[in-house]
Amino acid sequence: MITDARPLQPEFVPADVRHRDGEIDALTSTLAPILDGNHADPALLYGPSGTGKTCIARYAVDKLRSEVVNLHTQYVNCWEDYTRFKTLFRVLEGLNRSFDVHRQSTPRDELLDKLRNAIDTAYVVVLDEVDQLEETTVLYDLWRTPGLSLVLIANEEKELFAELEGRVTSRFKTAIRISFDCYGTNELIGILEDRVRWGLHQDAITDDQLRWIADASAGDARVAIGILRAAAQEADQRGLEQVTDEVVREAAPEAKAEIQRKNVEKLTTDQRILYDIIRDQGSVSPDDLYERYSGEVDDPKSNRMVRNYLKKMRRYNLVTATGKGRARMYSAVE
DNA sequence: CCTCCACTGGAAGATCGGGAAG
DNA sequence: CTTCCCGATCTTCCAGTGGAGG
Repeated sequence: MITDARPLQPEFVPADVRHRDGEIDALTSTLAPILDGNHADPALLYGPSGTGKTCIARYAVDKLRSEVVNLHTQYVNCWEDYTRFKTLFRVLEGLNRSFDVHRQSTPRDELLDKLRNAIDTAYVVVLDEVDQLEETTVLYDLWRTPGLSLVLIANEEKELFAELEGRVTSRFKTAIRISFDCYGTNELIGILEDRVRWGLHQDAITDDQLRWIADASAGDARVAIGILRAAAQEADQRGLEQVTDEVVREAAPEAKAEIQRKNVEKLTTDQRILYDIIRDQGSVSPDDLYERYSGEVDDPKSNRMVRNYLKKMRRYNLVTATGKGRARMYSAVE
């Protein structure tokens, strides 16, 4: 069934990206000054998830690297590296200079100094999920670093700039904005057909089944590819030659549950207990939640810390909050 | 309307753990 | 070994918000 698992992975970047010619051109021409050894304005890619922002950024940067001899590039996911320190560390890592920072206790701002000294050639840094950064001053720091070009990726342009400080916002006025819209059903089918051709046996899945997956994905290519992967894996496990309709229909919730499971695994013990209480109760008020939590744990964290945990769980889309003020209720996402 | 107060999240300082310097 | 310094985590304090209930 599966001949090559790589095209079914979320981070796979195809050699030839579909349905995004305009966006690729826009990003390529923004980065073009680097070809002549000049500084490129920052690019800001925004749009809903699964619309190819990350893919295009990687594709354009890879292409640039094949055309420029001395070019460093780095991809940083700000969801994972959400502090100033971690982001700077990753950026330094892209220059292979993190070895002289393997200690945590470097003097304040030494990372930025090291970075500015270490840049000797053009350096393109992609900051993905940049709206998840908790210390946005790092954007200002990177912006002011000579020789460094930024590609920023976010979901909502408005939300991003609402978070940023004034001085950062004004700096990014000149940024080239490239917006991404959801894929249509036929576009998604085209993307899935490619992945099938590269990763599965011929005739493993029918056109109708691909259409069903595309419809179930609501324009999100990541979801679509996830469902395809889950279906192929399940069919593989059952020793089937072809994917059946039943397998495809079961794969959709399975692909979503997979993401959920991975996120729950990232929670700490206290966070996990809170999550379990919310899930068991169905819907619970903040006061009631903290009451139950304190009763269940020997050494409960403060109420304020629990609110931080809840914020994190909302970011992971494990928990939703409804109602404002005293009407606030928390419930688990199914 | 108005007041009350449960809830939120920012700010500032304490504490923890780990690595480095003395 | 101790001491110092860092980031990360956590607590304490508090101002702002907006439903609930007069």
